[in-house]
Amino acid sequence: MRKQDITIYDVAREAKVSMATVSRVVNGNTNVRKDTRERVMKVINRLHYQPNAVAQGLASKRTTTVGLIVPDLTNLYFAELSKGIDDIALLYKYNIIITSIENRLMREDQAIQGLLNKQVDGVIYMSDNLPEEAIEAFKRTDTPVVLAGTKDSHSEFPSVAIDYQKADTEALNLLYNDGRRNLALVLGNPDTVVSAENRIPAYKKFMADHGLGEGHIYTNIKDHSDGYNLLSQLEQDGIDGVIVSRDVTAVGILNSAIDAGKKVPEDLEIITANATQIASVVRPALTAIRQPLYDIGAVAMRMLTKLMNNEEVPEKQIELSYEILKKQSTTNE
Amino acid sequence: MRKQDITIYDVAREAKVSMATVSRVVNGNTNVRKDTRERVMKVINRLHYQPNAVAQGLASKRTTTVGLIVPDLTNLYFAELSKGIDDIALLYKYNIIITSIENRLMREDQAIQGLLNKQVDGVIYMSDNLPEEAIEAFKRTDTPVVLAGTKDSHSEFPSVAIDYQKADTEALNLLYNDGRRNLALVLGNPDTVVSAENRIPAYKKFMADHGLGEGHIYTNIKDHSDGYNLLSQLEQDGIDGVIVSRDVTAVGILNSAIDAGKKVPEDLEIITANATQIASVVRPALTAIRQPLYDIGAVAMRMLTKLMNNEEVPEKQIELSYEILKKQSTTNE
DNA sequence: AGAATAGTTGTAAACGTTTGCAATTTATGA
DNA sequence: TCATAAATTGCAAACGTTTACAACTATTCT
Repeated sequence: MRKQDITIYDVAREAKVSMATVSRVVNGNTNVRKDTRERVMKVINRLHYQPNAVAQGLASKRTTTVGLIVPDLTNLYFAELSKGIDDIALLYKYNIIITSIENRLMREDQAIQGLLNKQVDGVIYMSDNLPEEAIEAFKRTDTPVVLAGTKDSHSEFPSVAIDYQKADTEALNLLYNDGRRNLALVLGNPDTVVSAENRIPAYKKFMADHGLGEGHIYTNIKDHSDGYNLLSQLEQDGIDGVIVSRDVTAVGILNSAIDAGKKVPEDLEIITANATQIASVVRPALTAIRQPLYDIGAVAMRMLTKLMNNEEVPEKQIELSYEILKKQSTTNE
Repeated sequence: MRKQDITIYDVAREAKVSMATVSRVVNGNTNVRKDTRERVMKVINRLHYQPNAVAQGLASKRTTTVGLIVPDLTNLYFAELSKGIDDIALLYKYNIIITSIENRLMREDQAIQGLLNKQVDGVIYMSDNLPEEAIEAFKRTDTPVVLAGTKDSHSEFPSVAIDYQKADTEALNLLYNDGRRNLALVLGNPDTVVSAENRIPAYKKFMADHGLGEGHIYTNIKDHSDGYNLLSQLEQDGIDGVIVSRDVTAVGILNSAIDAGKKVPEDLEIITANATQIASVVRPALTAIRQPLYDIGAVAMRMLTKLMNNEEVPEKQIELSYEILKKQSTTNE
């Protein structure tokens, strides 16, 4: 194995300085005389010396690595968040260890612990649900954590997200103004913070405020086929306008409606609460709450860099602005 | 900071053994007497000792970390590959450092070097193009590399993919049998190994074999809007059947056709060569070459685990079988 | 019982850096 | 020119493990 054949010692010897000086040159420490620096640099280049990040991590207790916890890599919602994170991470020279936590052989707290054992300098957590076990795991450590695209119940953790209640209310209002009165809410997991403490209360309040009765909340509708199969139930319940938490699910409902010979938006208006690429490529294109996913990821990562440097972070609960993107799945006045 | 307050020393002291013994217990070494093991385990649990993976990595020269090089996280093609990789990585207890290399501030070889400096035990490379600089970077090291969903020109690197030539030929044949004669090929980057050495030759051969003339190859058509805008050109060239390398691009063509009042498949048949979720949720659903993306990722990662353990790997160029999934964008006989 | 062997444990040297501190060199000021 | 301060360098101790190797203990065999 010649995995790491040349070390800081080799450079030191060749450049006739101590390893401490080489270390200073490598780390851009200013306390090195110009010609010494140049001599060392020359040797570094000649030998193609590259510092061993593991040894650096052990000695300095900083690994320049952050952990990303994500439910599902193939969900574009998380992929777009990740892209924002990744770009900022690159900018600040952090690497990313990604851990997905859905359908796992490993419990979530074990996954987190594994990340912490790798001595990541910080963690970004993206699941829309932060279970107690995860909270406990995080609390056992000093490693800073930022939530991206989600919130926790007690605002214990810094987070970057949007105002879900406001967004949902605005979306419901759009349907209402289109004359729809039988409004439904379609959710995946109803027990997440976003569902339980934001979307559901907003929906209930809206229905009550407008005298629309109890309404209908459908839960555990998680993917395209769940959405597809839900349509008959929606018909049965006389739903004419629906907010769907995930866009693939919304597309399932949409396709089901089309296949059943129904017209969207005439017979059913659909708004998705999480717009990814998919929402815009289907036809009719889905009206959506457009969360600035890339920005959420980028801002979260930027905040994390500050926390990792013990810099001051005045505002720890950041809400970015969203947009209601009117497309073809709602009436165009 | 109490990041890692208890070390193997603390456990050793409490359990009245040497750190070597604790290390053996932690690593499941069998050369420890049963009651000693239990005593140590008890202390480990009481103190919540967790080994520091960085120190382990330095001492053992194995980091149980693999690097993933991917062009774009938000491209479902790579996300689905990654999922297969991730699942097998979890099974074998590897963590994944993910590095995306498109539109970067960093050159590709620097990204690779960064991964190697972190002492990853292996690398999976997923871009459909392996530039010379990347090859050089890999050759400077002993770290094993496996290509997933792509191949290199000289088969220097182990790879897991499908037979692109055969798949494309079969797809072209499907169009031909549907009576289409003005067949086109729509590509992103034409200079990748997959394009230049597989898809284009297969296309040219097919056209020649069937006396269909030169044909039309459209290049640098990379996303939905590129596809959308390409339609007029396709019309102008009288194309009636097209193979599209990426499915979002295919959807762009499809949507453009629909918006222009054309009928798919009647006026234009479309086959995508890379089916992700998107190909199946649009309407009409796209006929596709379905690559077993998850499996490609999983097999690639499994092969990598063997290489990392210096196990025998008899077959280093693996081709998995694909499937032509007939949907609504080609004629249903 | 004693020798040979197998099983268990400890000692200490790596692994490749960073970094506080001391030592040395150079610059500054009177 | 010499004392003093500032800048530069080196020394050596961390960082928290793993792992030869040696040393010791328990077991087996004759």
